[in-house]
Amino acid sequence: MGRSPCCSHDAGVKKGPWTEEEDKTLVEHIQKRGGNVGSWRGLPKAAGLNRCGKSCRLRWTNYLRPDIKRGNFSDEEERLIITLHAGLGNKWATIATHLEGRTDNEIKNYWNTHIRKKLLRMGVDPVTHQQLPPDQSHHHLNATSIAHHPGALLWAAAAASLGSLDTGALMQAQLLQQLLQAIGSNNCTSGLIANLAAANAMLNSSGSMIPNLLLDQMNCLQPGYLCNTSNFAEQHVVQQQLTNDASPGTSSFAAAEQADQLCNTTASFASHDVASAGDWSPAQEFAGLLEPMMEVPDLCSLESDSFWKDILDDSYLL
DNA sequence: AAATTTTCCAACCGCAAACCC
DNA sequence: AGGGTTTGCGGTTGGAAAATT
Repeated sequence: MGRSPCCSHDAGVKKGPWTEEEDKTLVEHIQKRGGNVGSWRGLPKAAGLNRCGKSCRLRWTNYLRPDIKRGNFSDEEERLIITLHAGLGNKWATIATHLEGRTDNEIKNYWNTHIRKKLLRMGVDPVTHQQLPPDQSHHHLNATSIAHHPGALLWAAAAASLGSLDTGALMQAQLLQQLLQAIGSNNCTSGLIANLAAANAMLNSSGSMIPNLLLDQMNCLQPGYLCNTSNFAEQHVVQQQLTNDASPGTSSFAAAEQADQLCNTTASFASHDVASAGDWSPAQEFAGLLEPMMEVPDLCSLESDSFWKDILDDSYLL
């Protein structure tokens, strides 16, 4: 495998940022050929550019191509990147094929500057998508930190579950998030029960496992309704994109195990740090919260997701 | 307002796969 | 088959812009 002659060794070849004039020259040259570049190596000379072919190719594919989408990444794109990264790793080019108009370079940059930092802030390893050990995590998942930063648990669970692209596990994370809010406050978010029901319906329909602790609590609150998928399905459409996208053969066992561990953390938190403080019973609190159905978002999202952001903001104020 | 630090992203570099002869 | 060339990819960097002190 011979090494490619590095154009950077070419004397006098310009490097660095492209000027408008150079861009124009390159675009016109390629358009004149109907978008058919031919040889990148020979292009600079043919187009009259004092650049190496490699630089021209990069400029075209990452910036000048007419089908490139500009602007901020949407929540949907962000979610898709995380999902794909969990399954593919740093295969930026492959990930880019799933996001129309986005280049591998742009996605890589966005990952490194935004998503990676968000995951780290939440105590999630951006490489493995697993919860970081407490000594490496900015948010230790103990009772105290969970009480102050409930989003950390949601993130940890969501990221862990993304590792196997399991929708059910994602819903588990959302369940845990809502349970935490209920446990952590006597003034819980309205519609909790409806959301628990929705999540449970989703879990039942996807055939995913649900931690026994949660199931017991939910059934004790509203037996009959909570396990009735059709009640929820009549009123809501649940997106199953991740399930559809999941690569065949991936197991949900690891993710379920992670969620169960987190669930145990929740249970421990409830029994030691809150329940012991008084006679308050989570179950009684849930029962008092029966509200009309509210729409539950399809899947866990990032901080920019207004639904979860609002809920988390509320919880911080409590 | 100026200096310093941090963030962001376009572009570069080198490796390796793919291609060509 | 094998060696040279081209292309594609992923990691990294440099510097402009923004934020902070």
